[in-house]
Amino acid sequence: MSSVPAFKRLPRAVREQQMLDAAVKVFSRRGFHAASMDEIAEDAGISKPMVYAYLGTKEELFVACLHREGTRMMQAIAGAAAPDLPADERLWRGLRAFFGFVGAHRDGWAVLYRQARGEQPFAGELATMRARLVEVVAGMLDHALRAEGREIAAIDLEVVAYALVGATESLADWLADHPEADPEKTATRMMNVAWLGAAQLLHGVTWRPPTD
Amino acid sequence: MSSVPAFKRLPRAVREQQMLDAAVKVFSRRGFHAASMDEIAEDAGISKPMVYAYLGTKEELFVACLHREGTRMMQAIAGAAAPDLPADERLWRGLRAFFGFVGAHRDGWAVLYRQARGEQPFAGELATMRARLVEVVAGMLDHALRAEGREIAAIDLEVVAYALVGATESLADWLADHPEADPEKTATRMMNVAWLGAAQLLHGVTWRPPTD
DNA sequence: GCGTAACCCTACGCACGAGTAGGTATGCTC
DNA sequence: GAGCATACCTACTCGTGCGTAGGGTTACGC
Repeated sequence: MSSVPAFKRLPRAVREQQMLDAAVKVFSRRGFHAASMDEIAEDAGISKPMVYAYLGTKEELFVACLHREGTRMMQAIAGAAAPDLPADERLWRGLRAFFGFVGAHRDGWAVLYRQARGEQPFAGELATMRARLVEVVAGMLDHALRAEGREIAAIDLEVVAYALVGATESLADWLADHPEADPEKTATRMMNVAWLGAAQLLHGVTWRPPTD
Repeated sequence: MSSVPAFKRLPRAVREQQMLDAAVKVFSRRGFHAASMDEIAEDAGISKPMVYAYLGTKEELFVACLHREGTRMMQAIAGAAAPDLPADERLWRGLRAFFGFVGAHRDGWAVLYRQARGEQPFAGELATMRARLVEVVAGMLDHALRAEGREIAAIDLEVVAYALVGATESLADWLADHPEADPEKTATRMMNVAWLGAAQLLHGVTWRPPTD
């Protein structure tokens, strides 16, 4: 009379994803330290030792979250912005993909952006990912410049790229807190600021997405 | 034979500032949770119960740090950007004051920006301060628009302001990690991005600070 | 020169949460 | 259907760090 167990046994790969889902959710709500392994385990519908068996210590679990969400995001962006398009087109597609991702994975974004920044052991990890993004944007700008036969100091380029990435992240943060907001529209607004600048906007010049 | 005490007794106001200095330092290095009251007390050259007597619990202490650093920053900006100047001039002065502040108070900035964002109880507090900044920038843009007899949706204005603030914060973060960088120069770069936009920069248009 | 208030300490209680020990059940293979 | 690997659990240990009890010492008013 094997009373049907409340919940089934599941293969490791599935349980790991459930655990990561739960971890991302709890980490994003509570922050790394305030999140407890007990809560994560409970939220995943499993007991704590299983989490340790599969994903390791709390730090390792957090890093696993970071990697999964980071990789997902990078893939979303890279898949959208083909390298042989003109700069504005690439920027636009990258932005749209990025805001789309954040809109669909608000928790994941919160873990990456809000939590990992402050905590010592992970800040570096995150900074690396961010640096890759900055590099891409800087490369894009540089490419566009060379096409016009012009040039600019590498440091300036990097700083400009940094500012663009920062502005984008900031709007993404805004988006994460405004569930009713439209990612597409937010991307358009970002494009206006980044591409045209405040002065142009004040003079009535606006950028509109290409009708694709 | 009262052996001269190792360190003098000091009035409350002085000790409180020393404690806040230590707290900002430790919080910025370790993060809220990882920072221990013992370390803060030791760093302030005082014993733990004194910290509790003067500044209250750990949370209250953190809020006190937030308030002090936030107020200092707001004053630095407000003091620089007179409300009756043209928009670009105001923006420039505000940016310069802001980057100057961050350059001089890197720890304080780290507490505000990197730590307070993620931790639940403080995120709101910080968001309020940030909202005030966004409001100021949005108001500035709106003012400039009306002067030209034009208008724009309030939401769009706010989002643009948000992006500008975000880009600025992001560069400030970059500045905090690059001790050799010049705040003034960073402000100029930010001005270029925000005011002219990427497209203009790519076409060789640049903005230069007024020779005051 | 004595009371009293402010300053300051050592040493602890106690809760919370990371990580583990040790064992049970289930399904898959041959 | 015996053997074995894998999934899963309850129930602990133990360190860490917040917050405090209880008491000592210096300065200042009167």
